[in-house]
Amino acid sequence: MAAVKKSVSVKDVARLAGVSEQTVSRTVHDSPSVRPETKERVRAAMRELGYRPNFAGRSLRRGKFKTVGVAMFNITGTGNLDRMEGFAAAADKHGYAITLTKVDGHPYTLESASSRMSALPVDGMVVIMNRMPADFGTFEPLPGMQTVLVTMLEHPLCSTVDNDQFDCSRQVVEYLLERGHKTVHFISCPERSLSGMRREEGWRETLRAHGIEPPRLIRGDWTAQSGYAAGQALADDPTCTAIYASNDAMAYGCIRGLESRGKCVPQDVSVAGVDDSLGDIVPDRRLTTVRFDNKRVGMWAVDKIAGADGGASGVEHMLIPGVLVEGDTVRDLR
Amino acid sequence: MAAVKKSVSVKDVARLAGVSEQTVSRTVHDSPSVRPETKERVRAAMRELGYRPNFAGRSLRRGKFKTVGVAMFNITGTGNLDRMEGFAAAADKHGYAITLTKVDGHPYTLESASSRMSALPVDGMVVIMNRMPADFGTFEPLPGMQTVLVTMLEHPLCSTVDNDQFDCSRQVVEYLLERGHKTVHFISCPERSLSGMRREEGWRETLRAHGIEPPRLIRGDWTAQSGYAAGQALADDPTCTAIYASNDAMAYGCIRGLESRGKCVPQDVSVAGVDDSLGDIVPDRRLTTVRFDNKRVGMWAVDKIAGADGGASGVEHMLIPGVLVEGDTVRDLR
DNA sequence: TTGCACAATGGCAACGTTAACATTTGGGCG
DNA sequence: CGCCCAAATGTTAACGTTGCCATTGTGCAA
Repeated sequence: MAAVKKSVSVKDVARLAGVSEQTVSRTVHDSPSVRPETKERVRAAMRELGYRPNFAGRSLRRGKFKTVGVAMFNITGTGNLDRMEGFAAAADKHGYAITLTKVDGHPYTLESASSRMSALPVDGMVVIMNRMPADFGTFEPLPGMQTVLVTMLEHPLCSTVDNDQFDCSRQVVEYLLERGHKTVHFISCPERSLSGMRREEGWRETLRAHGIEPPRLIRGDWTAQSGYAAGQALADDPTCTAIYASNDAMAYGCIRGLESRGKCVPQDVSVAGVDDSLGDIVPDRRLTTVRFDNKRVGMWAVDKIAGADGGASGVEHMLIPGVLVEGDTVRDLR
Repeated sequence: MAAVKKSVSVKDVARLAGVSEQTVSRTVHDSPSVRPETKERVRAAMRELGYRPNFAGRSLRRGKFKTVGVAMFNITGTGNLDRMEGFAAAADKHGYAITLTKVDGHPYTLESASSRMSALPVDGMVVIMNRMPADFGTFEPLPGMQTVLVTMLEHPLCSTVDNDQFDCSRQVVEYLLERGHKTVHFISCPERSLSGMRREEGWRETLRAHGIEPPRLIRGDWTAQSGYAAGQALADDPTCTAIYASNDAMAYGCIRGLESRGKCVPQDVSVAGVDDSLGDIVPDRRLTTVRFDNKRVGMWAVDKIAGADGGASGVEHMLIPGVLVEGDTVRDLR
């Protein structure tokens, strides 16, 4: 039984149902101009033969793929999972699929992502930028291929979307200042990180906006170890009552570093982070941090492409603010 | 300038280069039977017109999409990022693309994943199973669609691949026994988790194989909080010198729980976990754990589909063992 | 009875690519 | 000089689908 057929096409179904190919097509699309009984006959034939529409034929005919490509230079990045959840959710909503591609970052250019995508069955593409591509200023998207960049930087020809990496710092700093802290120390990150630099600017400018000269920052490397060292270094600074770390791992490391020097959090020093990435890993603390909605970032990007669906919509830039999550690592001095 | 053309096809390129469509096609595929100077002329025409091959036409002609579909019930799962890295790497190697789909798990069946995929341009599919699908026993893959399941269970019709969730427990338990511990206490996980149950079996059976009756286990819920509680509960048990937690978050929670009761790790009690998921988050500890190679799991799955490439290869089952990573949370009693 | 509108269905062509086969050209060799 | 081979290029058809237009059938008003 069931010899492995090549593949079942409308023609086969049409023959079996005793109708024309066109009627089969109409049945597939549930056109109202097919008699219900005919439809049922066709459906029966489809079931019997195990017919499923061929994507290639359809796309060829329609000139659309109903697919959005996602290009990543680095798949294993913080937040990518949530972003993908967003891509998938939005794609689903529009009846689109997601095609994932890893682009090797040598060179790290938008052009390389774009040309990689150009050979794939996609109607538009999303590029997740972690660093600054060499050709950011000069890049032009492929004609007819709507391109969305996930970055805080604005681009003249591509829509962009990202978490608001400046505003998260503003939120944290103001939260600490409101609670009576005279200044906020900062644990930064490697200088090549775009988002990290923006967080740093947010910290600095918010302090200045409140008439406070930012203290010297400590440069970390995203790891808890570097936060630990920073915590130990700051433990002896009597002016330091509040520390803001540019990610949660460093914040947690900092807490442990302070504790190793006999300081208590939050009694002696308050600590806050960004990213809400500790999840269920740390048992005895609820870190005060900022939660980003990466899923929403992902959805926005795909919505932009799948939602337009032909009606070419203009270039937009979207920054999605995070939400400050109150934990138990900040003391109210008022 | 540059009016938005419909799209550039071989025909346009052929006309401009003054050759036949076939010669263009041959040039695209770098066939040796085209004179170099002709090739150059064609390439110039392609550049001038901005030609890029149409995926739909190509797939239609070839009957292949060069794409592997990945179906996930739950995108935000531990290890998914590394697995995707593996999917992407293997796909790249074979010149394939990856199409990602979220399947809503109501009902949680392989059939729903399969029918979702059937409408997409894919040659084969990978399903990431977290739980037991209702139709696991009865499921048959779509004809012509090679299907690989990411699970430890074996399936008669689909190849399967996963981390070896039994062996990781064996490794940890034997590591602890070798170091002089008389028994190993266990912090388990919710009973619905397939992999968690297998880890539990590994713990139990390895102890029995060494003639040790397993002590009563403590059921956790994957979170550090539950590990914390377990640690506190075990702190007063004098027979407890070694604890194995079925993930790292619980292991770390357990350490903190023990410490909260005045016990030191590893001086008083040794603790080990599985997953190597703490990464850079915990500053002052290097947990003894088992590192899985999820990237390799992902690569194996896609290799299986893209590697066969027509020559239908048989059903295989692959378990990839993890590697025990020595940290500083286990004491050698010898 | 004829004419007409409308519902249901069929025929044909085209989307872009490429495998298979056909044709042309040039060169070497008897 | 004619023959044959190989290299280079061209022609045709087909992959599966669906938009457009044509055809058939049915009921109803004139």
